[in-house]
Amino acid sequence: MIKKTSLADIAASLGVSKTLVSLVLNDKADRYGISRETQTRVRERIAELNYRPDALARVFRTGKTLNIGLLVPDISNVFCAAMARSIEKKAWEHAYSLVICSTQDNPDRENKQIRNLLDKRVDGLIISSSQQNPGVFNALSEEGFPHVLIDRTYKDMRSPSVSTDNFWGASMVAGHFLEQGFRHMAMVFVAAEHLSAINDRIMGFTSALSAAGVEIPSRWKIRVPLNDAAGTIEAQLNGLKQAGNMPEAIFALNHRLTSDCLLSLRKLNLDIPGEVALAGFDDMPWFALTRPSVTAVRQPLETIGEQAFNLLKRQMNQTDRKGMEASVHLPVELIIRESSVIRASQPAKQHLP
Amino acid sequence: MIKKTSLADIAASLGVSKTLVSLVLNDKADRYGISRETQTRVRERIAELNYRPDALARVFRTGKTLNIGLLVPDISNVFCAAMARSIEKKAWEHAYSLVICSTQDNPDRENKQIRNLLDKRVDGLIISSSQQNPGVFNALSEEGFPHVLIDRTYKDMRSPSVSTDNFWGASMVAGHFLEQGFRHMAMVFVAAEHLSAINDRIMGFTSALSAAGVEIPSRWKIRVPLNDAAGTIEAQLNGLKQAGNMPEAIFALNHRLTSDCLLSLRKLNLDIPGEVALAGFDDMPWFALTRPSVTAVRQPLETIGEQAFNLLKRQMNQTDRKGMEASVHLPVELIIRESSVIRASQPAKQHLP
DNA sequence: CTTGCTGTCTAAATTGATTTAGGCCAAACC
DNA sequence: GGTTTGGCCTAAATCAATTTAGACAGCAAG
Repeated sequence: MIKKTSLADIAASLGVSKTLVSLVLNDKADRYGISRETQTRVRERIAELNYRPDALARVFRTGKTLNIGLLVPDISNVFCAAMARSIEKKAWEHAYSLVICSTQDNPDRENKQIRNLLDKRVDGLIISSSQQNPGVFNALSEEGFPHVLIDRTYKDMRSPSVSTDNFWGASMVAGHFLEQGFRHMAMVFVAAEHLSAINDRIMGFTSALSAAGVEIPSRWKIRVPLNDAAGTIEAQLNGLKQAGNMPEAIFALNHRLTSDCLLSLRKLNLDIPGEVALAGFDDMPWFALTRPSVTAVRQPLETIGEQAFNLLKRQMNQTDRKGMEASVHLPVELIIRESSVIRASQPAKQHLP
Repeated sequence: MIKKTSLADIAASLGVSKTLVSLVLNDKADRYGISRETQTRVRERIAELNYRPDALARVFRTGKTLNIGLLVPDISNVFCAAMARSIEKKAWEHAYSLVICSTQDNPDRENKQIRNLLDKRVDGLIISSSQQNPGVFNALSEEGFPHVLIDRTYKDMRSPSVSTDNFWGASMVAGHFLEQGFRHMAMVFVAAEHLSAINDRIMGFTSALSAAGVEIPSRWKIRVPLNDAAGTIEAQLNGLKQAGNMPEAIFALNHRLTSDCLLSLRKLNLDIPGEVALAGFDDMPWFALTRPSVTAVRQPLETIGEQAFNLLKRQMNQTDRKGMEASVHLPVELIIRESSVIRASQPAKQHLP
């Protein structure tokens, strides 16, 4: 590897001090009264020797790496990838680079990765967490370390966060189902109710139904493990079908579950929405391409990323790190498509007594 | 921010030298004959003070950041995200972190990002490039800087790369179309023939057809701009339909184009595969969920990532950096689904003379 | 002639770990 | 008694920048 030219090389080749070159480099030359002529000489030599300052040495002095860390459950998940993209875009605009880690919804790994990123001295963290509790984040707050939580937040937490209105989104689905005349509804969710996003959706859906006098029996609360959602869903739905216990409508609490439900219902030869209606949380571009196209709650992924970066930037700029607690809560949108709509003329079927 | 404990603090608190602590820390104590007892004292104090070495200072000495850079056209693209995930997985296993940049298929930006990452002293680069030519990469090779190209490669290039058999994949589509009795075929591709992946697919498809005596007239070579693929496709297909010039089958050269085609054909009320068959390159999980489900060439995304990391690791371990040129070429698979299959009993329609 | 000021520029400390080259002491050997 | 050897440990250089505190020259004013 070719030895890079250093600031010392420039200084030596001009017979001036490193200080002087550094001052010119950082646009402080005028303030320190370096003559214009000398400045020009330095700049010319810099260009000539194709000098690029060593970012690392600079970090070592200044303490700023211009790196930020992003922790998400799984970067290959479209949902995470979309947020990552918008964060990365804003980051790049502000000269930051993004170090991305997938936690695989493993709190242990998440903690290790946080420690690793702190050791590597990222300037801030954006985290979609899988923790059971916000202990780590309160510790970060305590230290005044810049960080923002996205998508998933915690109750007794002082960290800034960006979340969407999961409760309202799920309520809208409930409202829509009710409007379609459904009274027998199921809910499919992953076994991770400690995560605010999941819990809020469950609450939003059930409480909106309750308000209309509709309760979900426990056999229609389909709780699936993280590792084999598809299999469990298929087994459960099959069981219900065999027992003649199918609900009129199913609400799947994230986009993967929605796909899994779609596939399972097909395998069971159930007409959607004729026999069972379907709606999901998280809209995916291709929900418009399936047959039937799928109703879903759309979250403003791009905005989440942008806002998260903004909140983080504010903290990173702040020299006094305390008292930055501000959070953003974003609205969601219900995209109604074929999978949940029964013709107005055709009343909702009553599958069950 | 709380001042971290440093190696000097440990040393001072024990009345030993920094050297000694460093030796213990790096498991070189035995080699340097540090007494077991002292080692234990040091280790205890380290645990006690909750000391974590500053990765940055370490980098400054050793030159290794344990960061690697990944450049992809767009991290929110499922295709890129899947590769990123598998690279990140392997990287984490080997204690590396991944800095991800989206180039937006902009060679200029790509160059800037490469320079930025080099300045930040990543230990290696994995790149899905958008360059017109391999100049930058040959320069990296020259310097012996560890790097691997993925997905897109260049002819006269000495850099290691991981690619898939685009030519063969496209040939298989051609073969499948021919088998189905189609003779009038169209091809939809983005205006970026300088990229090996695109070009190989074009060549694979056309040459396999040529071999069977089928040529694609220019009106069916649908070349779309990167920025408005969907609009262009719709306009072109509409034009063909109006003119009564529809092909029997369409081959879309990447997964986005495939989706766009699917949507456009629907809008034009054309039956797939009855009136027009469709197949694409890059298989997406949800191609199984659409109606009709979509035939596509599947690339081993996970393997690409793994192999890329392996090739990179080999280079990073090597102290003598020359002569590492090795490339990997991976097989692809044609997943045949409804969109391209016409019942054996029902001969392919002849739309055109 | 001294003092003060201005305009230019620099020496040296700093950042936190790693590594080279060697120091010091006690025991063993000739 | 002097030299070697081995065991245990350390001083100081190094990485490449930034920053603090101040040097030095030349000129003007007192």
